[in-house]
Amino acid sequence: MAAVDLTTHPGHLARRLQQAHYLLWNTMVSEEITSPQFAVLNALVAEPGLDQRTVGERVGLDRSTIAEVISRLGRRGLLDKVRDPQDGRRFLLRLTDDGVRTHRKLTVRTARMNQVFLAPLSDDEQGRFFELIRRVADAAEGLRNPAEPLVTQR
Amino acid sequence: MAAVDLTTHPGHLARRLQQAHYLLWNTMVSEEITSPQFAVLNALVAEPGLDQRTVGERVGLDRSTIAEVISRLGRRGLLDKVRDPQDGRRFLLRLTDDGVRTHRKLTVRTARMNQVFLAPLSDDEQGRFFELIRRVADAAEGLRNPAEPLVTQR
DNA sequence: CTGAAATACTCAGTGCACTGAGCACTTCGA
DNA sequence: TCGAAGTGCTCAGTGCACTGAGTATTTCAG
Repeated sequence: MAAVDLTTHPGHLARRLQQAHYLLWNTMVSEEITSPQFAVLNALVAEPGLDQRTVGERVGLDRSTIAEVISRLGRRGLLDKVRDPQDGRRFLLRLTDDGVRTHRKLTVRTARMNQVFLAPLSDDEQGRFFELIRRVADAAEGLRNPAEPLVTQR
Repeated sequence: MAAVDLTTHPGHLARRLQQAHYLLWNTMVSEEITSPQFAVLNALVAEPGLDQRTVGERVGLDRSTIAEVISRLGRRGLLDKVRDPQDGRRFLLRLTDDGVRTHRKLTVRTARMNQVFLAPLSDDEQGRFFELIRRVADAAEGLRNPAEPLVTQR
């Protein structure tokens, strides 16, 4: 009889929130391009020519996941991947024309979807919603990367 | 140059939040038992003898995912799965002693983890955090299941 | 009482997400 | 200048998450 109330567990809520979002994305934005894929397109619109690792950093995906996402986008012909002539370890990424068009189209639909998704909250509440989640996520990411070595008491 | 700011996209924030949680769970709670697995154990502590589909409903997992999670918990010997003699389609699920012990142990650690995870927020803010996420997630789930046929204007 | 509908579960396929191990290339110090 | 350390990427393995199709069992209408 020691069962716990999951509605006060942030991890459980985060999972449910993401699931709900996934479903709505599928019906309102795209069945082919997923939300993480859109994030990658978006990063490359902002900064063409990034390498794989850096894109991953921008959108919050680890080396393996970003490799898969990029390979899928490549197969769809939405981006090009060429060896950096300056540094043979890197691949430089750049959207194709089709990639740019796709990004533009999805940007519009994504905005509509976000409106529907956030409709239950007032404008004020939407701001607080973003801020609270961001603070929790940032802090937890900070626990992971010990950040600046944290100068010892100087 | 039409790149968008992902920090105001709830889907992106939800994903980052869940990732951060996943990492913290791994270091502070368990490397073997995942958060969804714990949710299933918890549901069966509250209501022993549930069938697979209902457990899925309680914790928010679809038929396929819940089947995999349950099969993993079964392999670890944390729950038993027997055909319902009353209804040959169902499997009835029940925790083993080991399952109950594991749930008890993880409950303590999970509470500690939640404290750390939510530390950046004041008590007030934690309450609002839960409430805002719950409202958005509930509403989006409602869009999916058209709910009660919604008696036409009576 | 029998055939159609509904229900519980399984299976195959796709995609995200992480870790640990390994390879190729660059950089930097002795 | 050459070898060790560091870095970008790949690969294999595990687990969550959904859909569509298929099987077995129950239920319910005629």
